Amino acid sequence: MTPRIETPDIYEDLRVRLMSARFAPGEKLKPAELQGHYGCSANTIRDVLLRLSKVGLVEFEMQKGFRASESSPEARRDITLFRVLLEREGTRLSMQKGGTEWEAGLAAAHHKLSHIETRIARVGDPGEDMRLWSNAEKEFHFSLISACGSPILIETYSNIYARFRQQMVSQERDFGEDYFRAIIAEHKAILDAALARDEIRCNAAIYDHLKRNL
Amino acid sequence: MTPRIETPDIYEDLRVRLMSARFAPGEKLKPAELQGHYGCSANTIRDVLLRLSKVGLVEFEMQKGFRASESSPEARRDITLFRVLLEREGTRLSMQKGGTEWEAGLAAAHHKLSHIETRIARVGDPGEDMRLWSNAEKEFHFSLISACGSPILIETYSNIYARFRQQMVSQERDFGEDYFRAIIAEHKAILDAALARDEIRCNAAIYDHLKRNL
DNA sequence: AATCGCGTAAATTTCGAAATTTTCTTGTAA
DNA sequence: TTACAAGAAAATTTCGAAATTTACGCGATT
Repeated sequence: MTPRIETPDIYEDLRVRLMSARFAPGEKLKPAELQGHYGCSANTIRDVLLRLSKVGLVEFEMQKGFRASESSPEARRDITLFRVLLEREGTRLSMQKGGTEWEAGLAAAHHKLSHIETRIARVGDPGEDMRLWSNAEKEFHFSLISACGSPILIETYSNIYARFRQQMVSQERDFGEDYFRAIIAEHKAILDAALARDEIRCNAAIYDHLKRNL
Repeated sequence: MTPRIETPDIYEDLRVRLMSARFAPGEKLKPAELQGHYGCSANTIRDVLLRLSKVGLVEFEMQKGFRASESSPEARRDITLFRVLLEREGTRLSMQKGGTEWEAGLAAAHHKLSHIETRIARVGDPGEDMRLWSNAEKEFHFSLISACGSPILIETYSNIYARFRQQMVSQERDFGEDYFRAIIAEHKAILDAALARDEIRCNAAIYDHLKRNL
């Protein structure tokens, strides 16, 4: 028998698998099947899937069960534009309210991110640094909006960021040298505009960073 | 025994009770207690509450159970500002993309709303028209953003609108003659600005309509 | 009086099976 | 061949109870 797994771990494992597109878009998620992988009952899986549907990583319909979120050009566009809206507003508010701690946190997050990115750009291939980069990228974007003072905006952004990742990882793209070189410049542009508290420039930088997904 | 109630009805009943603030903010929602009112098992209630937590009407914490959403001046302010953000963006996009059908639907929704509001304002008391007004108000605001072309924005707005209602109904306010006279003017201002496709004016009108909740 | 620890009560989560609903398959008629 | 219907299989939901975790009250100690 599988060595008893804690429920939070099941949630975490399924979340990661969903965000890594290890389930095909629209694929049915049957508690009775997933039950086998983890040593628990189908109801526990159902419970976890209901919670994941709150984030938007899975879709739930009464009497129809669960599915991995659908993917389409329209869906990706929708998610991207919504993310731009939230990230702009969150950053705008942070620039307005954020103090030195916000600036320091943002600079630190960017420094870490930039360090990883230059290393990847040198080699030309993310390789095993992919997970490190993933975390650092997330930290940077959350730092941006962290001083906005709106718990609801942050929570909603958190959900949309997860769905964004889920949609984009399935999109094969060449994570080559050029890709990361471009990303580096874009993150730098966002950082500079944010620290300069230049709303117009910041809005443009955020859009430029995400427009490749439209 | 209570005459067998369908699960969707339980969901709907709890949703309405939550939005009518029939549970105190932060009040614990115990499946084992609620089970009595409806003729079902505690697990069914748990299921429904998990789904309601997706909308944001109830808060869920692992091993701690469910609570009706907390209420505070900060929470109300947060929700209101977020609603302003979404309603502005949704309306902006609708003004950009919406055609004649959008205009017609919006005009119709406002006509119905305005009819009910003038009747209430004449009497000075909502009375039993309150439910009618509630529905019409909701229809009007959803009409505004209906042509935005973003399913995610509409769904998120739907959630935040429900939470907004939940927060505000508990705020005793005098729904007197003056209140409805003001509301009538505000809705008219939003309608006019939207039909004129005047973004600046529309943003201002939406803010003016909701600023009393800040 | 305040704090800590222990034991009891209460609440939450998990389970496996039964009941219900949906989906699929197969057969029949137009 | 298509459409429809009936039956079987599969999936989802619901249930009541057991297991686990958390919350509470009470007494002892500092």
